[in-house]
Amino acid sequence: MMDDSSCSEYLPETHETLSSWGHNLQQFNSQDSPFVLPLIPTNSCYFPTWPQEFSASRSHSEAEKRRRDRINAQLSTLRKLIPTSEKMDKAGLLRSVVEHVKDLKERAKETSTVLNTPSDIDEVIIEEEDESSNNNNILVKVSFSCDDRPELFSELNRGLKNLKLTTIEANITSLGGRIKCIFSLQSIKVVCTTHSLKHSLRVLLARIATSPSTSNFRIKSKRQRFFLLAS
Amino acid sequence: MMDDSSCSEYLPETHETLSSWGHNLQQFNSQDSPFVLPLIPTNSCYFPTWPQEFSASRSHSEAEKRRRDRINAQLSTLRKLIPTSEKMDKAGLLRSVVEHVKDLKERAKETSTVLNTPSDIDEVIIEEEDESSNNNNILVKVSFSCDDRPELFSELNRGLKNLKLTTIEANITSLGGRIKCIFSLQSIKVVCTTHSLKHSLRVLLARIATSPSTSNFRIKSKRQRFFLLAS
DNA sequence: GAGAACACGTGATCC
DNA sequence: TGGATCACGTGTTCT
Repeated sequence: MMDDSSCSEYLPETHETLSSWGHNLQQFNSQDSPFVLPLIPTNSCYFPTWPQEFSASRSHSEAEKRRRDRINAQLSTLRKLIPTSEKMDKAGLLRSVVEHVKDLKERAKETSTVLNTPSDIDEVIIEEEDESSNNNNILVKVSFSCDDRPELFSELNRGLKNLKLTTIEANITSLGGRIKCIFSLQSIKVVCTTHSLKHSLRVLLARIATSPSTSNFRIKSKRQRFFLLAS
Repeated sequence: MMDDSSCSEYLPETHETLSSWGHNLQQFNSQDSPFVLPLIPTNSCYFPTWPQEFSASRSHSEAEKRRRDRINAQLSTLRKLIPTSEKMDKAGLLRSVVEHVKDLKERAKETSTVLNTPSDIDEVIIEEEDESSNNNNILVKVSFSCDDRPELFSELNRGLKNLKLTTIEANITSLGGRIKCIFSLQSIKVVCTTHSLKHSLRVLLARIATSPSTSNFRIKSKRQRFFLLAS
């Protein structure tokens, strides 16, 4: 990587390169005051160790320049993402970035509380509904979020069928590569206990949520969605 | 603001303050190499101009420190907003901020296209519907977004009543301090022409959108929402 | 020691 | 002009 930092190449080829090698060197240039000889600071570079020191210093400053460039590159893409931040300084730009992230997070949260928006984390919520009112049936309400894929729905139906469950009501929302299903499911009590039913459902849904897609379907947004809407 | 940069106060009180005044000065400290006298660079500070130069340099470095601190403060609040960015360097943190802003914007856009979500910019869209099928009536569909406030709805009703408009269908969504109304409105042709009706509607809605709240209602989020969902 | 990351003071530039 | 902002090279620290 730093193959051009060898001792034989420590001399700058052009004035431009030289002038970019530090104002401290320029500051002591004898042209500025011919009667004042530059003194070498104790732990700085004098002749016998110049090449090494010089190339070390050069690689240091070059690495630092690369680091600055990486940071500034991200800052300029951020500037493109935030309207009205054209002529802001760095601190101002970052301040409005903070505002926007907060704002967008809050709006995502508001939207998800009002509407049936898929959450960013896989979740399975199972609650049984007024068991006392009906002696023969178990009625459970299931809320289920995971990554969406084409086979998911048929797998879900097959699994529910295997568990001898009847779908009373279903509300399915697919948004941004995520899916959220809210089911009202019914089971005959003699088939299984409420406890075992819940357990079977949980296993089924966990398997469906974590199993990879068997089709060559590519999820729309591969970016990791790790904003927890609840936070 | 810089009242402590006067010439009479250019001497540091403590070693801590001194040590923060630049490594160049320390580097030429006679303790380091007693036989090498520090030479003064041409345009640097020597005695007659020391106080001025010294305080100028000091205010410069202090201003620069304040600037760095402002930037770093924003960076650390950003770090709190982005999970899993605890141990990232600055460039990495900014890269994931870019990712998140892109992601959140895309999700806001997805949500708004699927659902009747209020847009961030005030907008009035009026289109007439199949005028030919009904000779006596003008049927217009109105989409309208603006800041929400308690009096808005009654103002809207009063305005529509004044225009002799009948509401056939209405879909109102209020979310995050913004409101979006979709109306299907009907008018008798003899009352006015389609053109003048559209004009009157546009004036009415523009007035309602821009008029300040007469109640002491405070909008929930005072942050300016200038993300254009369409972009 | 080599490399990466940070804070610092400084010259340049723009109002 | 002085105040603010930026890029730069450097000292320091951690791994």
